[in-house]
Amino acid sequence: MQILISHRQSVPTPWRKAFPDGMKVNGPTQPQVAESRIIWLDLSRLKVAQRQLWLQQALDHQRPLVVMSPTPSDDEALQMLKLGARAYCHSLAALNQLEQIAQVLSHGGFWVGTGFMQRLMGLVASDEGPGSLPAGHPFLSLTGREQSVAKAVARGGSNREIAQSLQIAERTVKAHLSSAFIKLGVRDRVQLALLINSLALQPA
Amino acid sequence: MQILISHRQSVPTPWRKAFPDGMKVNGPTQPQVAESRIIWLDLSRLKVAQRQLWLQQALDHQRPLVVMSPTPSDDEALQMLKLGARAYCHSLAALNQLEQIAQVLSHGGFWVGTGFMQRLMGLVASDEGPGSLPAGHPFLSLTGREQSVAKAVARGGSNREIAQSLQIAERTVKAHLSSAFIKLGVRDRVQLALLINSLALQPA
DNA sequence: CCAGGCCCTGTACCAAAGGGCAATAACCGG
DNA sequence: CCGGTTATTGCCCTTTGGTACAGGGCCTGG
Repeated sequence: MQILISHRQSVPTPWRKAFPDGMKVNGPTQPQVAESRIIWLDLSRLKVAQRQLWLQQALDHQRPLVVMSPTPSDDEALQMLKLGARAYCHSLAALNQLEQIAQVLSHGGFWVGTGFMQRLMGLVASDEGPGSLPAGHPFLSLTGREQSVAKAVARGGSNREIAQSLQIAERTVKAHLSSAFIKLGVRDRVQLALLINSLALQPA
Repeated sequence: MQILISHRQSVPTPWRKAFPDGMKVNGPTQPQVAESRIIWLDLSRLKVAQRQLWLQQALDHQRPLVVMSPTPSDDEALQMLKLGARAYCHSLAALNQLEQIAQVLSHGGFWVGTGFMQRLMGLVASDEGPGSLPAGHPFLSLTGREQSVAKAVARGGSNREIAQSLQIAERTVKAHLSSAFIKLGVRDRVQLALLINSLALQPA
């Protein structure tokens, strides 16, 4: 069953058609909300200050949340998704879009509009070419074994675990790590892990 | 009709079940590809050098393109999506995931895995204010001081440095950290750093 | 007022990480 | 065959990290 939280007087037609047995409630704290498989939060007629509160309360039910905005924007989408929403669309989104969103969210996915997705891609893709690793990146200066060990550290492994998984002595792991620290100019395994994990997906 | 471009000898079972009338071809230049509504490109058994070429050729058909990788990674996903793919999934993705992808792409959308999406969100969210964490994020269960210390660790700081910057004893830093480890269910500072930076922890 | 949370710190101890020194071994181009 | 790189490991040491135990003070809601 679908629950729509909205301040509108009536349920938008597309939504009613998509979910004939859906129910509209007037606030995120209504008891029926807990029954919902997916929660639809309509921001129409909501003051800005109230949006945040309702969103939080809606999220507290631990259900996939769709935010519907009467005036969608990329920035608002980003904000809502950051706060925990799983989808963001227009308050009057078309029938088949609503169905698709329900489908995707019921399987644990995210849904965002094409335009927003493209902007997202643009943000993270901006500084790189086709190859995922910058040509002269220091990580490539590591030897094969050093890279193996470094990657394992970047996944949170301890020296002992790495030694076992690579079938070598713990001392050898330390040796490779020491060498990697020097080559990459870092101090310890934490900095190494951070460095390696920001390789291909640089935020800024 | 669905077209799968693949070097495999046989069509993966999930794909065959999802698209019983789908057809497999051995390369992106086969004439049948032009007939497809969605093009599925399987990278299995393809040399790295060949991937790029095939992808470009497949994209030339001006159809939504799904890239299927035998060894998916966030980095590869980003690369493929940047080049123009509309979806990225495992070569042996489950039946219902394939159906969902077809659904979304046929309506002009993008499809990416939940993990990748979350990482993408994390990246673009990183330059925003601190009050932007997903609701229910374990990080929020930390007390104020614990959060400060944890953030410093996530930037690669040592206990001594953190103590100095927060003007407290090193012992206190350790206390906050121990508490954070328990609350977040991690073992040490490396895993803490990875968790806070929204990176996946892999056991092996 | 008191319980309980948060913040702070001390002593002590143990485990893990990191590094210096040294050695063996495989491999590879000249 | 030799020098250079890589991979491996041992012994031993220091530093750092993490925890156990034991408090202190501050503040807030019941």
